Amino acid sequence: VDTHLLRTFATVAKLGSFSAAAAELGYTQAAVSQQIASLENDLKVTLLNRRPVTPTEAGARLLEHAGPILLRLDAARADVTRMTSAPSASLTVGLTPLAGGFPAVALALAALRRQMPRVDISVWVGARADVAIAVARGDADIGLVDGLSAPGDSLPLLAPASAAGVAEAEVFLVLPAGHPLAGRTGVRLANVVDARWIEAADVAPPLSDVRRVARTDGFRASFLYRGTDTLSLINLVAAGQGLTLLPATTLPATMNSVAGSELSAVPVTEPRVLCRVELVHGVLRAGSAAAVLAGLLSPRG
Amino acid sequence: VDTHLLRTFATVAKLGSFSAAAAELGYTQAAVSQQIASLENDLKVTLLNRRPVTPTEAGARLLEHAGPILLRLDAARADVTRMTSAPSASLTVGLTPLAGGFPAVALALAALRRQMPRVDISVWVGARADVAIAVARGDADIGLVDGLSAPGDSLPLLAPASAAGVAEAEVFLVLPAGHPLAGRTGVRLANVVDARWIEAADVAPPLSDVRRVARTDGFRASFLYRGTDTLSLINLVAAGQGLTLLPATTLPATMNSVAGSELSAVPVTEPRVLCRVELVHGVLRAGSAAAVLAGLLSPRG
DNA sequence: CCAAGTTACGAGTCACGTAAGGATT
DNA sequence: AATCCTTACGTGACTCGTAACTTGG
Repeated sequence: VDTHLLRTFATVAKLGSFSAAAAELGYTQAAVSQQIASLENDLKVTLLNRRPVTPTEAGARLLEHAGPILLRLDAARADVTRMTSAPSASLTVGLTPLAGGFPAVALALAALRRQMPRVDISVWVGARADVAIAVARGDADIGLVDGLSAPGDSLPLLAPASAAGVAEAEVFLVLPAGHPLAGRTGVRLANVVDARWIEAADVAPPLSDVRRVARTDGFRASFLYRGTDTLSLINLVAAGQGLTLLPATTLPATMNSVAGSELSAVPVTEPRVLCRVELVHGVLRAGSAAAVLAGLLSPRG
Repeated sequence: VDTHLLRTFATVAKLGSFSAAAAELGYTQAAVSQQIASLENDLKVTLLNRRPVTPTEAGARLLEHAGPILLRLDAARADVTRMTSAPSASLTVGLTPLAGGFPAVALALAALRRQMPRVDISVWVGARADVAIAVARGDADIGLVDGLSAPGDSLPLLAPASAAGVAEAEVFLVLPAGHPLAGRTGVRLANVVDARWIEAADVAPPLSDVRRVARTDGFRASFLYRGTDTLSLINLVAAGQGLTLLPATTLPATMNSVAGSELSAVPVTEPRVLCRVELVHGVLRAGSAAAVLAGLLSPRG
């Protein structure tokens, strides 16, 4: 199993077309055809149905491995390269939408600016997995990812990269002002298992995480929101499309941005759940901007 | 980065010799030299110090990726192959030492023997990671791995394979009969953080797991035991070399095997900790012996 | 009949083995 | 001097592109 055969296979499967994959990879489509044939010949299985191009059962299975393998391959190259390349000059930080709202994060970035004024800092906001992948591949030097967890627990690893806890915040249930629970001083997750939930996996904690933390099968989505804009999400809540969970750190900014007082937030008291921010990074070269930022973010920094 | 370059690199690093790696892989040593040169040239880094052959800093970093990548590559091949190859005929089960002591496991194996008498069952006992790797690579059809966890928590994944909880048992602190805590009706982990501990990572739960569950930095090893024999371990405890943790399921067998009543076991009451057994498997073909065994082991089976 | 994948074939490249050349102990 | 890695070079295999062929909608 050769890597570039895997890469072409993954591309063909993604695009559903030999010719399109050939165009994307800079081959002729004959070459792609030969590569797939060679792979199928090696494994003695048909991986793709042709016309239309669709993964077979075996092909689907292989695809589940192909992504992680290719990612890790890129990560390996990035990791090794980072050890020799220039120490700094610029810094790219990957952020999840909620992570940016944590004071610790904002303060660390400000402190870094003060401490290394000549470094070009650029920040890029994306979904959890995308940030983790970007860091692993070396597209970002450092990432700050938020996620739901029990107190003290670390987040499940999303990509081949190291991670360390950086900050934690209480979690609030966000609901329209008119909701029966609005104004309460606390809410137990068990009481809202069957509410209408908005699945906004790229912004708020994904409902699967909520289920994991609450140990139930509830929290089913009745509304799907794709995108990484927090404000749009809370507008949906205000409009009564459903509920969501947000950390205390993002509430002030969002609550004031909604016309009137149409929103209410109630702390989740049971089980004890926190929104945790973790620093994810590859190799940190001593003295590099990434290392300095990591130092500023570390528990004692 | 081509896979067989990685494989060669990993082999050279493992053996500390170009010629030895060449012998193992069936190349001439000139070829190995060229491959390493090509890899170093591609990454623009020196990966190995020669004479003696030792990974450089960058090489060590690459090595951390090489293992998982090659494993996953094998896993992909095994996974795809398993979908087409013959459904059964024989079954290889990987077991960790403690997992075999669980009644649920023994009963399921017996039931399988009854249900599919013509299948050749072979069992292989090894350390946690080795079992997980064997399953991932297809060397074993199914694995049963034990590990420490909080109630309901699943074990951290050791290899690219699926896992499902199968059984749980109370955890006991095992100590010599003369120990001050002997005969107590329960013990809190916090009270034995600084005891002399035996690190027997291939048999008993590794101390790192204990630290994770207890959330402390204690539980440092004062004695290292390598090997997968439970009896030797408890003999060490009886001889006063240190303490260890074992699930209730393995206690009867071990306690009776020690001359006199030189051993004592006290249940761990706080925090609540369980020894959990998980089934790890790749693809399960319907009707295969592996699938039947998995069914027998499943919570409702 | 057209779009899209496969097969045939030739050319260039690349990787391996043989063999000679250093370097280090 | 012996061991072990590196370099040089020739050959064989492999992979890609061009182009003709086939198949399905």
